[in-house]
Amino acid sequence: MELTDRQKLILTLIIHEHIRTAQPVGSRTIVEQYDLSMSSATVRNEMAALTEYGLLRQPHTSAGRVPTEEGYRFFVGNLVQKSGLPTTTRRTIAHQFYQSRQDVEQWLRLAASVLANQSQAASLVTAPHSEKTIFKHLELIATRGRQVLMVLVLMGGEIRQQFISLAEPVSQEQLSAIAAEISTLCVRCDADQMARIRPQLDALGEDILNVLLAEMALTEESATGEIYLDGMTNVLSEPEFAESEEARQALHVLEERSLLENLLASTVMNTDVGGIQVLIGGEGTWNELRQCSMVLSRYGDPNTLTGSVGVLGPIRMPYDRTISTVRFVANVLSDLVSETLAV
Amino acid sequence: MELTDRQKLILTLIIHEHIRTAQPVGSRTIVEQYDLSMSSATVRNEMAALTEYGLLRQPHTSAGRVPTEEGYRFFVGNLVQKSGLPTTTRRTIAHQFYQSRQDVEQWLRLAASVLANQSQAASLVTAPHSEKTIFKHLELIATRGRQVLMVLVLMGGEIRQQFISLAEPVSQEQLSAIAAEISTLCVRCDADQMARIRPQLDALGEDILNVLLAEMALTEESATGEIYLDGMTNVLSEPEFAESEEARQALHVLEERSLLENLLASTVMNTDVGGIQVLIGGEGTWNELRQCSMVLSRYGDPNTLTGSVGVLGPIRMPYDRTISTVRFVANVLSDLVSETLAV
DNA sequence: TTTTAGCACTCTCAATCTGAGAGTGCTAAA
DNA sequence: TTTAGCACTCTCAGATTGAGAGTGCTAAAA
Repeated sequence: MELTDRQKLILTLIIHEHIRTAQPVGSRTIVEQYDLSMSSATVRNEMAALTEYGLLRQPHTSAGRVPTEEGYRFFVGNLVQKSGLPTTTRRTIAHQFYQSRQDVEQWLRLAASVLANQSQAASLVTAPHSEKTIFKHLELIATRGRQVLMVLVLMGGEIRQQFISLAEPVSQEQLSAIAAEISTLCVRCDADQMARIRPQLDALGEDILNVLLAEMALTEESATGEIYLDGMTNVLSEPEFAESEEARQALHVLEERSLLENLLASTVMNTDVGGIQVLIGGEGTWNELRQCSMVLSRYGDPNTLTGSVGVLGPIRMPYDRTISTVRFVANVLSDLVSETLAV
Repeated sequence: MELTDRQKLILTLIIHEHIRTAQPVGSRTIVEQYDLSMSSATVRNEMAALTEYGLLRQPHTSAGRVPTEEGYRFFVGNLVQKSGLPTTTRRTIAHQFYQSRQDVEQWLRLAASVLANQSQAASLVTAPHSEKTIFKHLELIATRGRQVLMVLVLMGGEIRQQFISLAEPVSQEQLSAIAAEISTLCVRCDADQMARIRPQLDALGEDILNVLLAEMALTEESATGEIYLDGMTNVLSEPEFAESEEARQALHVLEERSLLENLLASTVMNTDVGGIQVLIGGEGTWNELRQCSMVLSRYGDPNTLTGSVGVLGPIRMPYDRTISTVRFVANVLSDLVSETLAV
């Protein structure tokens, strides 16, 4: 399938017009709308060809054309020009990060918010997460009776906390001593290396080490860090989701963490950092996403800490702009990670 | 307005039937459905009276009756019997908490999930938060160059983290020393008391103290802890939200944190721990909630740590069951807080 | 060979009309 | 005080219609 330049032009115009109006696009409309120097009949002939190729489709005999998923895919793959975001927009976004609090959580929240607002769709951001969890620091804090709060800091700034119920009460001094001991023994160790210090610990220390290792294993198991969502309600404004049943399916993917983690694990996680992945209409695999598209990217430091950012919206999505936005936000986050978190 | 027992019965039946079917309820329907020993004409007379009182309303002349918001309010205030959850349900829920990880975040997430599933509505849970922030422990961790990760543990297990950019690089040993010094000097201090140790610190220590105090002030300012949401998509299944525009308004309240915090601050936060607050149709105050109701409660330890739990659903909500569920979950969380977090 | 004007044809959509059905309020009798 | 009976009202689903939009095809023009 080799398209002529004119066919590419017409496909592009139809997609633009359809994104703008959410309506089927007729031959006359685009001739008038875009001042084409050809007649509507010519356009009709080209449209017939594009329909033949499976890039357009007619909802019914006497309606205009609508891009098929294949049509969008061709558009994203071949016709989208990598425009980049307007400078003013970049400035606005950068400024927001600049004056936000110096706190990973805030950054991620902000990233989600920026994505949602810029793309008027639902957005998701996962916290930076490393495939291999490396110990950095342990803190034990006596709370009530035999309850101890364990705070575990991992390389890359991930913090995990958990309660431990001890067999008998232990003083804060004693706890601090153990925490300090484990902390110095294990700096920059992974779970396997840490397991080897067991002989050097007393009974209490061993109990704590066990919980610690379990927690690290759990962290390592999960494919992504914490997930931040925003702009779910934006999706509800789109005409294709006027029937809320359609919207329910789409948003369910974001709400059901396990589903979302699977999705991310098998898509973005295979992409290079900085690369963009576009899923159109679920790509035949993700049934819940039949009505929507996602634009995803990976940010961070390829070998150590990475996370995902992305946007979920209707298939009829302004891909060029959305892709630019996702790419830009991913870059901003990459910079922040390498400035503050990198090992 | 004093209702006869028969009027109360009929109001109750109409509400039950309407909750079940989401349709206006006719006089014949409830006579047949509930085997009433009176004729439909009698019921009609009573319905006319209840309509007069403003507890019922007719969508149009020849339709059945629908409860008004006032009707629901009367029902919730006077007719709901405090049934409590079935024992098996209680067991199931308790079991889920029992076998979850020992981690506040997990508990809260689970609480939100349980609420959402049990009530088939959207749920929200805020992390326990105290009006007065009390220092417990400080940790400083060197990351990259002049960047330092500050981890602040507050009484009650709240953890705040933030990056600090120092003027010049400082070794981990030095950082640990300062952290230990501040930690021992300030245990159980509030921000005011902490400010007084400033003279005992060197320049670096002062810088850190400043960030620390700013962070504590910020925490104290915010009315609630972290917010966990779940079941947003449940709301989309309800027939009153079939038009997604209606749903958008409702869910927007949950998504827009500042809105939600305001709402919580001016409702549940004035309730006693263990008390239940029911907002029906926005109560004239909350415009965005005109189409929905919320059932809210407060959990925790009244004098120190409290958080909110609640459910958002359509006005046509099974209040008795929802109230029981919210109350039960609030109690479970209160127990967990007092067992592990209380001061 | 390619493009275009012209035209018959198809299909949707909004507007209008219709009758069935559900539910009411009123009245008069039980 | 309750109830049977009945006229009346209003909605809702289905059928019908005409206008409008858009197409595909054909034959003429470039």
